[in-house]
Amino acid sequence: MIMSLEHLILGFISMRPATGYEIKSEFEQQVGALAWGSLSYGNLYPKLKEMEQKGWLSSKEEEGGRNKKVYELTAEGWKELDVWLGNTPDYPVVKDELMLKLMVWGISRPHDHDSLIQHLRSREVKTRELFKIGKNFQDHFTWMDEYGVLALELGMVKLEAELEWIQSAIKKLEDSSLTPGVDKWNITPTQQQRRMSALESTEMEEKSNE
Amino acid sequence: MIMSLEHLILGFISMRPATGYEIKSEFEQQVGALAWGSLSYGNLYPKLKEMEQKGWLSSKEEEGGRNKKVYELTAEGWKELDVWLGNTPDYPVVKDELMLKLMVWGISRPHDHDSLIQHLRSREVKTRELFKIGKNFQDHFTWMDEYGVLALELGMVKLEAELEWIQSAIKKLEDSSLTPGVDKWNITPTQQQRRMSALESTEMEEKSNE
DNA sequence: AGTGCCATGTAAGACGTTACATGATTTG
DNA sequence: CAAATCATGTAACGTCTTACATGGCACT
Repeated sequence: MIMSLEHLILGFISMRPATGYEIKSEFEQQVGALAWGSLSYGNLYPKLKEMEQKGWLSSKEEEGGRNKKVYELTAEGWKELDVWLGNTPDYPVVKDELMLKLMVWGISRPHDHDSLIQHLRSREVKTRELFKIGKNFQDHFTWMDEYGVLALELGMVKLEAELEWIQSAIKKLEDSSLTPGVDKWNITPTQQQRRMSALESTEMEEKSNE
Repeated sequence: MIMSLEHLILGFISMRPATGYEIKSEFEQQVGALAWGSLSYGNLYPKLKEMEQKGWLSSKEEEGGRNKKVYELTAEGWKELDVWLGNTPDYPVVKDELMLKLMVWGISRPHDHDSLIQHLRSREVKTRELFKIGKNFQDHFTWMDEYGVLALELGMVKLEAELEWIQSAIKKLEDSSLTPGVDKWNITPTQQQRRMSALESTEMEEKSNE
């Protein structure tokens, strides 16, 4: 019970009874965008069924042509939600490909500032979009209590910090005024040599194949 | 090729040839802490084997009792790394349980500020720890180039923003001076009622079971 | 001699995504 | 009436974690 697609579902439904489809679409646009990521039906629907069998959820088929299952929390569901809320939250997991790329950028593409600036600009677009949604949260959320506002504020200060960083990073790349790194044992030349000798060997082959 | 345990490995080894054990332990303490998360041997070792078969890595068994396999990039590996660096990075995925809990805290535990403050303090401890490591990066990293410094800076401004937010959030909770939320259709009473009626029904049962 | 770290690996199972299949309703 | 959206679901596949098994080396 470390992970919590289940708890995420309990939390969502605690706001209001909902169908699987609603959970996915609304969650992704709202909370998920800042604090989770995407859900997939192939994961969600079987999980809802499982939770119903476990007794955390009950469902009501709403007829009227479109077959639609509205889930609601049972007493067990509310209790489980409360227990989860009481447990110390896991430290967040961040998977940031841009940071990984930056870490090794200079080995493979030193001085290729143009591609890097492009990466930063594409990051900026999405971050700015999320920031805007957050700013106008009153238009996007019909309900959010004072604790939710707290969560939103955390998201916002991080996005803001990122936007400022992007600006300064692009400027540094354009001006070639990057903060120098450390290289205690002067390994950079060795890295370059490892790379060159590995690549040269196949260049030879390619030439001889002509 | 959406995900990138493979590319993470290529990136790590581009810094220096390494064993599976070294990749896991060093990566987690350094880059992984800010930008990825943890690796597991059950995932890592088979993947290294697979990448060797694919021709991206070569390995050298270093004898001397302790059996140890040092991996190095092949020409194909360097090329693949370069291609990956050129692709626009995916937008980061954040999984933040604390934010999820905040979003629904008030429904199940309104006015329980003490538990929430505890959650925030436990978050603060780890964040402050990461912040300290970052600040003294010259002690923890023997090598980091100017692009790596850029990545580290992004990590740091986010951690800093989070620390400030934690302070202000704790203060607001202690003073009960939280920013009010929105409730366009006044659904809060309905939420409370749904919860109460679900819980009451089992309380009855429990009493009748006595 | 024992503890902790270095080091590799496998097997089972949990978790998650993708692609497919199906069909109703709403909107332009 | 076509396209987008609402709505549920399954099967295959891929990924990742957990738990286990094994053993050497270093330090106290």
